[in-house]
Amino acid sequence: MSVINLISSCETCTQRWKNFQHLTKEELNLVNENRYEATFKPGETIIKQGSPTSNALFMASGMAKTYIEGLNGKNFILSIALPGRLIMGPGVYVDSRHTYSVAAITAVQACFINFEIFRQLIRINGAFAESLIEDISAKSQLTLNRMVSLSQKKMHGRLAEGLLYFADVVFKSDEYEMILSRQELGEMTNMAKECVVRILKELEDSKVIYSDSSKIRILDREKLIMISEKG
Amino acid sequence: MSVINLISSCETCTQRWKNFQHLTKEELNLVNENRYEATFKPGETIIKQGSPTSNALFMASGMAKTYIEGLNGKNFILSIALPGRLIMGPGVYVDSRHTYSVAAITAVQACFINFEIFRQLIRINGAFAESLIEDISAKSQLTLNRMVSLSQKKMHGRLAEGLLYFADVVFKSDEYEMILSRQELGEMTNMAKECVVRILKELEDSKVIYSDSSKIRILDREKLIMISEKG
DNA sequence: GTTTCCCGGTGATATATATCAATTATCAGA
DNA sequence: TCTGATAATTGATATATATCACCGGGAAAC
Repeated sequence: MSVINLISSCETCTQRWKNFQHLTKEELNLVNENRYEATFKPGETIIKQGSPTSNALFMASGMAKTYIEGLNGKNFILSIALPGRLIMGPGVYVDSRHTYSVAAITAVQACFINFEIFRQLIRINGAFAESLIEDISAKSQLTLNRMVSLSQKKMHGRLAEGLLYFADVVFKSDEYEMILSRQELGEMTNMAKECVVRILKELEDSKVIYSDSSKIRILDREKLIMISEKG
Repeated sequence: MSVINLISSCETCTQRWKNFQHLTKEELNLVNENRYEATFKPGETIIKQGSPTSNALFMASGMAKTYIEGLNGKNFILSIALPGRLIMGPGVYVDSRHTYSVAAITAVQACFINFEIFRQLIRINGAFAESLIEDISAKSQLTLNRMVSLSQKKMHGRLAEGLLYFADVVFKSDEYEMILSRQELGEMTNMAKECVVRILKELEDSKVIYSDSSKIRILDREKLIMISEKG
């Protein structure tokens, strides 16, 4: 992790969190003056679950995984963190601890913004506060959907859902590089890595996807969606 | 569902949401003037998933279940709604639809507060907005923990967790009336009703709990916690 | 009072999924 | 270029959990 400011200012940042649009020029300046940048190499931990929360995190470039370190050292991958999104667990407002860990998958350029500044802005700027509530609500909604999927769908459905998540949210393309290992894909869809391998193969055999271990291409999107929905 | 105002005002209400403490007298009055009461009989639907959100819900008395209607008509019980708590799903801020359904278990006296008023207060009162964020965050944190439990614990652990939830959160007592049917207990812990019956019996046989189908008494709390944590 | 339906309960069985053991592929250093 | 180390893959097996079929009881409906 090296610390050199590469981004000149929040004002000109192309990956800026869209909710910052509710801030006045002065308020945005306040954010800019209270941020620091850092870069991370693949595999490096950006945020450690349980550590005190002093900052809100944004990514300027790269990809990371957010995950909960659960029982018996088993991880549970929550999402792929992307540029332009706020990365801040609910723990900030509960016990001032990070609810989940974040680890870089590719090289990551990150911006940390002092949380006290953040909190201050929420108190003085109603529109900003509301936009934060919207952001949190959207995440919460996704988590609930996820919970229902995990408990009511079978493996095929969960894996299909995972593959569509990468296509629709992460890469916005039906062909992509699978940045997670089979093990991690299992941690995301709650299945053993062996099962991931097997079902991936089944999907390939039935011409729903093409896969060469690092690359995934969705061939029959209709069918993949059906598998995902039918469970 | 009958509509008669039984509670004289928010100001004197003993079951008032604690976050209302951040409101000024005038603001609280605004809330009071824009609420309406209703009572529900056991089994009645208070809120229907997917319907438009025009109100925030509070309960003055009684108990209800909040649940998501998932795939193939399978329900997923999220929590037991209790007096003094805000009952408002994230959908309010996402698509203006209720994310989950709420149904009365006992007789319920409820207060609906116009959501536009609520939204207005969030914009003008920073402390109130922050307290709402805290409330949402706490729920979000619980949901994440729940998701990890559901995916990493086995049936015994999940059921033990459920029993402790009733003891610690719902009734604040180690002896209580089980207000959910075995079927519903299964919808809460993600297991078939037959399995609920069997494991409940196992717990009774090993003297961890006493149970006579409608009553539950925790006999060995230490052990129950251990089962819950070990998975 | 009878009927109906849902709930609790039980045993047998089917199914989904995890685990184990072993083999091959891949890739970053030395 | 070799060489561990790690990941992908495979088949066989074990385990957790769901489903099915059935019974009896009680509460609500007729």
